[in-house]
Amino acid sequence: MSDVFNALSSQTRRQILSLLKSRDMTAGEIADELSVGKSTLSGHFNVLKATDLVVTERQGTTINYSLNTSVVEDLLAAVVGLLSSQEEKETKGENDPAI
Amino acid sequence: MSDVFNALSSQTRRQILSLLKSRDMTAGEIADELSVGKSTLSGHFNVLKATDLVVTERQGTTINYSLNTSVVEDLLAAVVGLLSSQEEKETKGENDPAI
DNA sequence: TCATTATTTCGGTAATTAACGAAATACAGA
DNA sequence: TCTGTATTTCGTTAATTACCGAAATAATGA
Repeated sequence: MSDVFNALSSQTRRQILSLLKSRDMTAGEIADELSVGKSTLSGHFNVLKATDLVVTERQGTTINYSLNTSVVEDLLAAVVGLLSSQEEKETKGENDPAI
Repeated sequence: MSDVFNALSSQTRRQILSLLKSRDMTAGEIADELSVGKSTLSGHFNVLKATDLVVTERQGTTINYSLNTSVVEDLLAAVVGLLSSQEEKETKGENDPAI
């Protein structure tokens, strides 16, 4: 999970994931959208693949990248974890401030 | 939001937040829990403060750190955003796989 | 096999970051 | 004002990272 936060700490990598939200794309298509060299992007792809945030599938000469939503769901649980165990702290009555 | 992911990309900073989940702590108390120099921790505190992930309040010679849950909630929304806009993608019937 | 297209690896540079200890600052109390 | 405690700032070093272009690899089709 440590690595997932690290992967998301890069603006460029978040842009890649954002592109993949709407549809699967090849490395080249992603490169056309972002103003970053292809070799640099390849490095970002490696980081995203290492965390399983993206999954690849080769189709002939191109490689298709797609978002792996299950890892994002795990991330979601980790962020929720940052909020849990709050019950033991004093609650000054600020719960549900307005409906 | 970019900065929040960056703040969370550090293991040490996540440890700090984890400690603050259960109760507010002073810089010194946090330093006692983690095996990192106080000056190093001070740098981490600056990062966490810059993103509003923690809030400080001086009490005499000590400074109390507390978790700012509202920023975590914003983060939660951002992670959910990584999942949204998925509706337009083909769904191969894998929704609600069980139940 | 050769040429073409797509992608990655390699080598190098500049910027950022975490870490440390020492010195500086902030506050409380004698 | 002086002392002690708490925390931050400063100066430095080592490690990591993003970036680029050139070269290498992979796959296709002629």
